[in-house]
Amino acid sequence: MPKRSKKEAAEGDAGEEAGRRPAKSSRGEAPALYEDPPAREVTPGGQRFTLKVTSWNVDGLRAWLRKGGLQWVQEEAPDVLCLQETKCGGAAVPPEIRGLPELPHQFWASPEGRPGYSGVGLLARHEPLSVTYGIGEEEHDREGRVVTAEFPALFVVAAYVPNAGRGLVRLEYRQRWDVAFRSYLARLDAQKPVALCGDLNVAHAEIDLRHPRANRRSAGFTAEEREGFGALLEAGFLDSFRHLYPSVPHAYTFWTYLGGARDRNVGWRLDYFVISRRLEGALCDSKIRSRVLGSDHCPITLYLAL
Amino acid sequence: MPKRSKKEAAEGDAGEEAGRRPAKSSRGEAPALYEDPPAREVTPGGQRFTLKVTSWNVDGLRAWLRKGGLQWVQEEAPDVLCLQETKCGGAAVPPEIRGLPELPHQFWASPEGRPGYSGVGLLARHEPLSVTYGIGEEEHDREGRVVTAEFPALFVVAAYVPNAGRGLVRLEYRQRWDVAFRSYLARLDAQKPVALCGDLNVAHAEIDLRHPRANRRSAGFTAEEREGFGALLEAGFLDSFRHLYPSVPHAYTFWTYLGGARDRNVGWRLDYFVISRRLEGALCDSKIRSRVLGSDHCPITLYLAL
DNA sequence: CTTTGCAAG
DNA sequence: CTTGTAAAG
Repeated sequence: MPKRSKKEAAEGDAGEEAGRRPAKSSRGEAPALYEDPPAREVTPGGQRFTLKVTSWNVDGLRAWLRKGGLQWVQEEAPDVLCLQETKCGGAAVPPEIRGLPELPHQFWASPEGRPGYSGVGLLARHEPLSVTYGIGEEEHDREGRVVTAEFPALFVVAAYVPNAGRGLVRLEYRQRWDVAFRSYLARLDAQKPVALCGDLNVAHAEIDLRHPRANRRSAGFTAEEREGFGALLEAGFLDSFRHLYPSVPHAYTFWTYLGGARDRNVGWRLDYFVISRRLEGALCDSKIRSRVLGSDHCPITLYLAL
Repeated sequence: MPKRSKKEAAEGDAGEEAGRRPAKSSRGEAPALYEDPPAREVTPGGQRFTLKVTSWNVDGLRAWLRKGGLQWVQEEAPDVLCLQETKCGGAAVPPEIRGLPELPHQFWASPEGRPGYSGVGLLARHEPLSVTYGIGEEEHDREGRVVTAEFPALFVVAAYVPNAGRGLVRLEYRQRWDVAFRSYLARLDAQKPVALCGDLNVAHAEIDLRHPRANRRSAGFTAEEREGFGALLEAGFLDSFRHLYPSVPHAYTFWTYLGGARDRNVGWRLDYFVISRRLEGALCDSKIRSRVLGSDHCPITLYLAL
């Protein structure tokens, strides 16, 4: 692992330094606990982190780049960067990103014949031992939703889970996905610890969205999707953020663009680092960079001491 | 006709007053003759104008409104306003326009099942005697291209002539249109004088576009379209601008958005006031407001002494 | 409300 | 290059 500069250590301020700190919420809802202070950069056992992973649903890589998202990433300086909803891949990835010197090992997945839809990227400082695309099931591997990179100590999985859609038109498909994806992750976990990073398109519990009552039958908060997430945890995984901050409310990673939801912190926690339970002792911190702009999601960052 | 205020009389400056005068062309190509001075507001016989008509291809009424096009129109203060490529009609016309006190009589045409395409509007200070839509032929009346208003002394026809398309895919249709439209105008002209106002989608002669050689087979400058325009003039009409300014070059009304064509005045004269020959004595001026921004076309204004 | 690709100009 | 659209979120 590379040495850390003083500036990199102060990653809690990165959003502010970039001048992209939005107007303070009039309700002051977004708590500072998990975003303001410097990271807890040690485990409870006192080990310093050795791996920093950032995940961000960019809602269109090219628009995100125009909005300065990449500058924030450079200040955050993660070892691995997982991007979701790139809405482009391969040749359409802008050269500023392709040529990033800090993250030279880049792997992009995008749908077959559907430009502008879905798409994920995994970018790494160090070359992975191996990289795979999809989850090994024909039905689920057509939409550019998963890239898995194997490193010496763990698998990093960048994922963009299918949205159940308006009117839940795709909820049934989503349930098939959840089963298949859980099985995929369990298979990986049988080999090596796993860090699943991404937009899982579900708010697990009532604490994870602003208006749980109103959203009982909304995509991302149906019983079906919540149970899918619960089943994943039961299969041997940990919701790293909630594990560290079991009762912090108003901690969201997504705010619809409609109606100024973000200014009022009317949001959802849809982005996660879900890690193998046996990584619990390696977990330093799991942070939500809720003030960082550039998308309808904010970035999140994981610190592990491996 | 209403009295003219001092400000209205100085319509040559309207674009400038609105603060929308663009940077001067580096080549200084746009001559001042037909745009800078106050209008010739009298006929050669010394009669003062009594009717002022402005025509503008707005390339999307709603975007044009956001860009401030309406303010310029209010300073120009025409008695009749003809708009082309509104890309909306009826209920989609913004209320700021629907409620214009100076032009309360409004008539909008738009295509059947094709929102966002074509569309023309005719707005008048005084109520017309009658208004008709289209040119009376089924094949040509599905795209919201023509509104005709009958006034005591003449017909005003607002028209957006079909573009022959990239690769001239619609040139054949355009030729059928030209025949039918000419016949329609001749029929009107048999009743009362006509002022045809609009985007005729043809540059008549080499003087009417910057690169005639390169555009011999481009939509808007094919022999077929040019001959169609010639046939219209032979049917008893006058190209009012060219009649008054027979040899003024670089007088354009359209510049493609591609490659900064407008800054270099690489344009086409596609917008016209074509009037019945017997209105020659009533013709005061025909002006091209080439510095007025808000669309890829500029507005044009006709002054008649009826 | 925003991104994308598309058709059209 | 810009408009408007649709699909998607």
